[in-house]
Amino acid sequence: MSAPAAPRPFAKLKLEPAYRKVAAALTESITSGALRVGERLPSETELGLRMGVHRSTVREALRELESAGLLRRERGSKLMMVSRPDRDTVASGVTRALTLHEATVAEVWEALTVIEPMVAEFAARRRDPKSLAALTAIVAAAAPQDDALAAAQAAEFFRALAAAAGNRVLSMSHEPLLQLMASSLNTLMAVVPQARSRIAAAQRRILEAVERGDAAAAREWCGKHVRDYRRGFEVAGIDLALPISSGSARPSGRRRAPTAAAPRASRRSHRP
Amino acid sequence: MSAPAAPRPFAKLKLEPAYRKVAAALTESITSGALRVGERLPSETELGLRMGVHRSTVREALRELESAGLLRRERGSKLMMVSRPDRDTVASGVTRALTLHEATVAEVWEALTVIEPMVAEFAARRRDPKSLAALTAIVAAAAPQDDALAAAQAAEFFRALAAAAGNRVLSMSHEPLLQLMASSLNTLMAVVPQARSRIAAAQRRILEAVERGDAAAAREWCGKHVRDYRRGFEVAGIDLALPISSGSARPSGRRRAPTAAAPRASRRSHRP
DNA sequence: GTTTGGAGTATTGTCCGACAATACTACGAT
DNA sequence: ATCGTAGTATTGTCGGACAATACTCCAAAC
Repeated sequence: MSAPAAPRPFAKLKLEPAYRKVAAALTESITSGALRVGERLPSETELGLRMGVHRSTVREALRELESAGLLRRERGSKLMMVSRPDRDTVASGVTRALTLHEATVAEVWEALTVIEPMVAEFAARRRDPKSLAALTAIVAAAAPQDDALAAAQAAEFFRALAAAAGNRVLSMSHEPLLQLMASSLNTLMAVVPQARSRIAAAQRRILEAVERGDAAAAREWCGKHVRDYRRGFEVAGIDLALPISSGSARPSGRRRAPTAAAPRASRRSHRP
Repeated sequence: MSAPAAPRPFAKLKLEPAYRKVAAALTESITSGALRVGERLPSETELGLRMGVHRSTVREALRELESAGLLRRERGSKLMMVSRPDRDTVASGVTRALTLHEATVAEVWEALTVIEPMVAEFAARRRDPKSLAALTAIVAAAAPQDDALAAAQAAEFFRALAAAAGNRVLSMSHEPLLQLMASSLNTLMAVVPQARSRIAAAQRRILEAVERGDAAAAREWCGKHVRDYRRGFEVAGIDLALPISSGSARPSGRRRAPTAAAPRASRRSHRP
């Protein structure tokens, strides 16, 4: 279309391919607010027409934005619509990156010790009825039989805590940690049965502190709680220096460990 | 290719398009380690041949992985190569998400108060010659004239601190915060000239504490430092409840503010 | 022997066009 | 006003084409 024509004397060197330019332009339109969230994108053909490229090229750009979570399609619709990347999309990207960088269990755990206690403190300070109710519900949902579900519940607790703390940045930041911790937690609970009740107890204590608005207590209990994880890992024989296996971080809970007690840390397994 | 043929009695309902399946398969191959980082991908045509889809379809999938940072092309090469998403790629995704969710200055600042002091503490505890040297170099590079550069230097300091702390999870987690803080910091320094020297002084104190391995002091000074930012924002008239403008978060330092003293907070500007 | 220079091939970027499946729309029948 | 249906628009996928450029490898030059 339009200009495949004359390669003029000193043709401008094309530094980046068209699909990237299209993607950049669309991204810019979204982040700058020219395209508002919820708005529907024109059809691929029309986009191509307007931007002077072929539909296939537009398509490649769309895939890029789609995977970044900037575009989405509402259930059973054809046209794309502008969206903001949701927490899970973003977090799973971070999770993948950390996994590929072979972040260790120790590093993740340490980050949790940094963040979670403060999250609890803020939650205690800013609690409101609604998020308190959510928290209570989660704590009440006593750890189920399935290890994977129990691990998911533990993550859910922290998630709700962050929601109660009312800081979306913290919420977003600690989400990958929760995803990463899930699998380790999974094997932990398989090996250390008493972990379940300890976790439940800790959750109850934290919840109480948050309920009565005792920030210091919430922070302390949460700190203990997270530190207790470490002991759990040691008891379970999970080597803290080993990279985290991001195995089934997704809370969809599809597959589970074949034999309940078979830990599958990535390289060397645990020591006796 | 192959089977466009008979729509058999109970045709399987196709829940997701082929390009997504291809992307998923490739992603899985990478995260599972079947494709190792650094390895080169076969050509698009070959991929299409092997997976039974057309090249265009492969292409769309590739764009997806590429934007996730799982594939990259080394300078001036044609074949794609498997890579792990680097810090900036991942972080800028998070940054965009937080911006679109209109995270407030207060939220970002608060997250910094949570993370940075502990980062300083770990840095003091685990300092090693190399990262100490890096830190020293950054602190020595006294805040330059340009506000944007000064803001970048401040971020760089925290980055180096996290490197010294030797925790890549924390490093990754706080990166978006640094990117987000940069623009606010930019306007802060334009309005509050003395901020520059305060920041420099704080950096020196923190560095000292880290150098002599005084974890508690490092944490305290860093805490003060971050808290001092808040006062700076207030003095500069930056409304903490306003969403952060992720303006030019990129440290590439291309464009700068047209008039040095013109803050461009997204909606209402600052109050007198 | 090592470097230089091509000739030839492989691969990407971009385009064109096609077609089935399906969401959307408008209109007419009930 | 509701419903069904025919027609249109749009996406997903394919086939193929072609220019630009990276890669390969061999032969010529130093």
